[in-house]
Amino acid sequence: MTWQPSNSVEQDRYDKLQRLRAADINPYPNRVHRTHTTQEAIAAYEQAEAQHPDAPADIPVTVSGRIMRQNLKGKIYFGHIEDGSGRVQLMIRFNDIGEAMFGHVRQNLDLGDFVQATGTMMRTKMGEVTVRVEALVILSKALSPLPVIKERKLEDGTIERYGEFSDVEERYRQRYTDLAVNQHVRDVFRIRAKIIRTMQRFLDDKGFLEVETPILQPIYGGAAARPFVTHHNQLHQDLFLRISFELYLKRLLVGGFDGVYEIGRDFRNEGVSYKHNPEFTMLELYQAYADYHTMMAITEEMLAKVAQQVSGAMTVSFKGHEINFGPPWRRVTVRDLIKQHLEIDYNDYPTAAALEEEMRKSGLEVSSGLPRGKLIETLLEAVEPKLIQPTFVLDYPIDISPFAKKLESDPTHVERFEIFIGGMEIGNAFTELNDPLDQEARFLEMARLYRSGEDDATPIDEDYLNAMRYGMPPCGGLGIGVDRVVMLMTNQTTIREVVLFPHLRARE
RNA sequence: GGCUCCGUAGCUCAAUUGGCAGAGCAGUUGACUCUUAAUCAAUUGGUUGCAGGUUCGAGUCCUGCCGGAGUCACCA
Repeated sequence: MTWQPSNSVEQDRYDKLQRLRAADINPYPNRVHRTHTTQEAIAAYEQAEAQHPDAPADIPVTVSGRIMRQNLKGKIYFGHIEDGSGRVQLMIRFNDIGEAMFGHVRQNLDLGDFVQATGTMMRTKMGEVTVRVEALVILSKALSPLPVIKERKLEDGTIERYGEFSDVEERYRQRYTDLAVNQHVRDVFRIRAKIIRTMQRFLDDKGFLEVETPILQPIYGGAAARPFVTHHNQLHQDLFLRISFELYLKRLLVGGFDGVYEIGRDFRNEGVSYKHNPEFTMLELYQAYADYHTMMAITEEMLAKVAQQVSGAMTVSFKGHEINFGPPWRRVTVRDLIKQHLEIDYNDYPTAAALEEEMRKSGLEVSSGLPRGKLIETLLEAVEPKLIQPTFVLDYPIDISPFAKKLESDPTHVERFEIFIGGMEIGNAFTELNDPLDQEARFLEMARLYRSGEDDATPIDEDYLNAMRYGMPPCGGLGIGVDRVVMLMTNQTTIREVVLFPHLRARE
């Protein structure tokens, strides 16, 4: 089925396309001959103007971009084109380009078309640096209309926008349209790239090696989540999309790398929310000869650096809060935190049943029969929204932390912390368990505790145990949810605003 | 998955108690050779998310479905 215009606007544009073709103008030529970006053209003129204010030198330019505003005024046309660097105004006069070409400008140009303009830089009477066009080439004809958004610069420099493209569903389904007309959306993704690059540089400078590990895994593990399943046809093998990188990255420490990290996609087959997308970007790093204290130091230093890069300061505003990333961050144990906020000392309730009863008494809704570690996690989740400033929450119950080493002072707890900022969990880290026999026992205990119910136990990764038996150095490991960091740094309240193509249900 | 709210022109939104589906922008035609939310005049454009129902009459009320948002649940 070939495309048909679906409304009169598209029909008009299609007619224009045909008229251009009839006039022997290719609306989609192969070559572009740009000499300046729009901002380079403006800068070049301003420089010439600075040198000779009365008679600036001629600056011949060829610029290219998408028409974002146009205004035909009799025999003179003004329009703005936009490229990746910004916008510049074009002025096209009948006398400058002749009747035939002006006819096309008049009749066949639309908002959204890409054009190439050759001319000389000038400043209009209204004071705007502008390309006075001598030749115009159409680079790409747009058949569908972009949403029309008009902008006016107010005296204080802020930009007032008239018209919007704000339908959330359409913005996500047609992100290209969203990006094309919403500069502030593009800015979020520029910052996102900067955040990731800052993390990579930071870790590279610390001597970490960036690696890539399998996304398709025969056995999934390293986190608590349901996986997506797929199938390799030739091998007749079911494969899982990874839910974490953990077990592969630690194999690399066995292999002799002292420090590795990976930034990539995890997939979890669970509900979506303002902070959950089925696929999301994770940073995981592992460092030999280190522990969770080392991981806290790295986290503080790295995110402070990211904040600095993004905002030029240690503080970032998020949902009306000023969040200060300057180290050192608050450190508090899980137990103390829960005591402070909920007035429950879980050490007073040594069994799951006793703790569950006490939680009910305090008015918390708890599903019955949960293991004690899960109950403590539920208590922590009740406090989570109150943790706005960066906080390390330390020392978790062992039964929800199968990959972390026990505290030397308390074998029921492990050297683990989670990072909370802006009321969200941002990351998770441990002093990594490197005792292969303890690890095997933990796997078996997990399998026993979570055998029942639909959350079938994670399969035991025998090869991972095999690797550990060859000797794994003492190490610290850290995972950080990159999307959530981007939310914090760009003051976005939903993960969908920091993921270019968030998952949406298929439309009919 | 539960509950609440939302879906009207390409975009942003109106539409009284159930009573002729409208506006601005964009588009089209005309005027205008320094405009910039250009302006002025005229004008096109609708399966009101989909399918049923109630009614003389449904954008509006009812049922189901589709999609989205919020919230709760789920997320060892």
